Amino acid sequence: MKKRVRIKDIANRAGVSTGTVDRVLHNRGSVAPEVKKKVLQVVDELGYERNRLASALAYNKAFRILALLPEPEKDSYWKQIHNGVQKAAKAVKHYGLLVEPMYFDLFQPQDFHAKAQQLIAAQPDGLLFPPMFYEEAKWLLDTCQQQNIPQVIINTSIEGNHPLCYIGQDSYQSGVLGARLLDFGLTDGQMVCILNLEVGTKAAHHLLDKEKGFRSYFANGGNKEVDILRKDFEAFNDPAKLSEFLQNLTTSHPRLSGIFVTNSRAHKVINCLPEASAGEIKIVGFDLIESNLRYLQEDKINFLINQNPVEQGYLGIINLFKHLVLKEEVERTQYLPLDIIVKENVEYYLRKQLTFEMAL
Amino acid sequence: MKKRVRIKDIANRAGVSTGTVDRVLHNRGSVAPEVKKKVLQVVDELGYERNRLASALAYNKAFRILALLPEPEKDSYWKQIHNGVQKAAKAVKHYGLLVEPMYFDLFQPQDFHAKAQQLIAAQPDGLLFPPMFYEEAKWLLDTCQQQNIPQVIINTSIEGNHPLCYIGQDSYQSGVLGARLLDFGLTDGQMVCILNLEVGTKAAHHLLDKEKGFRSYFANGGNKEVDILRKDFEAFNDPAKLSEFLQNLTTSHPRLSGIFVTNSRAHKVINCLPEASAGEIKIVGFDLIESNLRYLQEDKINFLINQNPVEQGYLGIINLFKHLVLKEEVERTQYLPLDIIVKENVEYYLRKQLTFEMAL
DNA sequence: CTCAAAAATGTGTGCGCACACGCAAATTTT
DNA sequence: AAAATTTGCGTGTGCGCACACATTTTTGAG
Repeated sequence: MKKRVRIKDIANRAGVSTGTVDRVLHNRGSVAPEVKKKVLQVVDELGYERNRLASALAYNKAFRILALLPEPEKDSYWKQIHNGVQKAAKAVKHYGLLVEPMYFDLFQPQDFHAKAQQLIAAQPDGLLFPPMFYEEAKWLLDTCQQQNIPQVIINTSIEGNHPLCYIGQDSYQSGVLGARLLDFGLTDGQMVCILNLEVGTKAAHHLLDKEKGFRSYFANGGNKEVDILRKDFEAFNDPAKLSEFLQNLTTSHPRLSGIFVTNSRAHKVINCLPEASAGEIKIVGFDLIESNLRYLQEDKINFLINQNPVEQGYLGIINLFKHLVLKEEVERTQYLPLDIIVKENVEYYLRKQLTFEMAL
Repeated sequence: MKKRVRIKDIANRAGVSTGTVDRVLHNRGSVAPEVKKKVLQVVDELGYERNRLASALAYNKAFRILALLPEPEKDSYWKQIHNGVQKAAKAVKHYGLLVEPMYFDLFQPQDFHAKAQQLIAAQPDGLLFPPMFYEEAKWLLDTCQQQNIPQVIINTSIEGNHPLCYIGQDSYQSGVLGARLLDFGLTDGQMVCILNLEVGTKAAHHLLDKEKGFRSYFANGGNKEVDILRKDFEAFNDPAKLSEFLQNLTTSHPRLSGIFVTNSRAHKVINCLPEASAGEIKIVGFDLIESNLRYLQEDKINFLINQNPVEQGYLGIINLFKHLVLKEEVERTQYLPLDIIVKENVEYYLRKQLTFEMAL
């Protein structure tokens, strides 16, 4: 049972005072070079590790973190990210991190900008947000950089800036994965469809990345000779139109036996799929939202790919915590695991979304 | 921005001293009933939450946890659990948890018993171990219970005892999952084989549970009409014999198109599978060991099911931490997530595992 | 060589809590 | 009724560290 090494022990051994050791450890200067060297040597010798408890306690400064997120009530995906943020906030509360969420309208760049200005005015010690709108996000990032406010960006990456870290989904790879899963259930000569149920697909970078990934799987030696079709459909909220669309799709492509729904709207496809095709066409979709889960249980959706959004929010805050409080280096880019969900293992992942571990 | 409530604040508001508040909070007695009531009321009123940092710091007592594990160098599975234990140990070190591993010989019950006795003699504050041998484990559990030492058991459950919690794998459900995965890649009328590559399969409870789960999937309306075959083979370390066995299997069952290898030895099957069958027979196996990973990359293994052993060790320690330091309630039974691994998402899971060793 | 400014180092306080100790009032014992 | 307990409560100290401030030593200009 080795007792732990304290600053005091180092001071004794190095023949200096604790104040000097402290200055060395924090690189605060005002220490003679040879003394510094000596202290560092002793630190190394005794294998000193700062007691984070005492450190955080003594530091006694509350960092204020602002999290700028889309309104959670209006979107279940962002609701989950919000949950993760709250969860992390609770876990780090006692370590002097105060997390305050702010909300913007998911569809209003100018609202994002307005909130961003408020946020800067509030002078937080750290910032978490998804750079949804390019111009507005850029402005926010630049301003933060000028003012030396560490930023963690989530969900969407943005070029040419250097936030503290990025935590997000790997869209390309999730496309590859989707292809792999469908492929396993197909036989030679069949056809699959990449289906984008989105308004303005052209602008949605992540959907395009998923398509790229999906195609690359088959291009680089998928197991089967399979034709790939891509369809965009915007009126997905109108069941009649969607049904008509799917009817057309299946009749004009009788060999169609797999659909890769590139976002969380797989349940809408199931709703409107012609009777004849049900069961014949394999479905791979995204996200553990309730309507998808129901169809997963009913064996109508075959696979759901999940990149735990709760974890995304959670990790975002934890990274700020590590940076600000623990003063640790953090990884610049962190992709979330690509979880493959079927009926038989969904329960574990749902539980994970609720009870998250505090792991420091 | 509410500042946090301290014991001092409660003392002020209740018109008593901090010492009294402390006695109330810790139920240490020596407090007049009406005073206690008043204090509790104020605690509630102000929404006091103990500052865990300061609490742990002031508590200043190191709990000693002993973890009795199979020797990690001799088995990559236990090595990973060991890693998880070490990782958790590091995380909770500063909170006054000292974790010391002890090792026993995986195949020697008497060694387990000897170590168990040493361990009891050492009077630890908490205990983590897999109850590998029934009699010996029972003795250890009973003794701990007498001495009020909290125990966390991992990997294997044991009847009729009440440890603090059990953390382990859900064998039955992993069998169901294996069936689901194979099923997706099959067509009607094909045949699948449950393959136990183990010495003394009859005694291996977890293998039998996997079989039960596997069969139950097809019994309860799997998608296809599929025949199920079960084979046990013990000489899996002799490539010639295994090849012969597989050759026989495939020729006598030409419709065989899927093998569910119930443990981590899927790679051995791949090694010895007849040329003609390669690619025709889908393989689902277990565990992210190196030799399996190679074949996963080469598309020879289709799916690996993983129940992260690192997490098992990690959670074991974390639960003791929660119980001893945070004084929180912990869940009695905790199953690990069933992760589905393919080439396209393996990387994320490997990163979680920190290190992996050469396979058996 | 002198003296003030700058650099280097030491000392002291407090973060929030747990717990030992000590003192007074209430209660029991003789 | 005095002595011996017991009960209820307040005070003080220390956990390991960060940081402000006090003190000593060094430096450099005149």
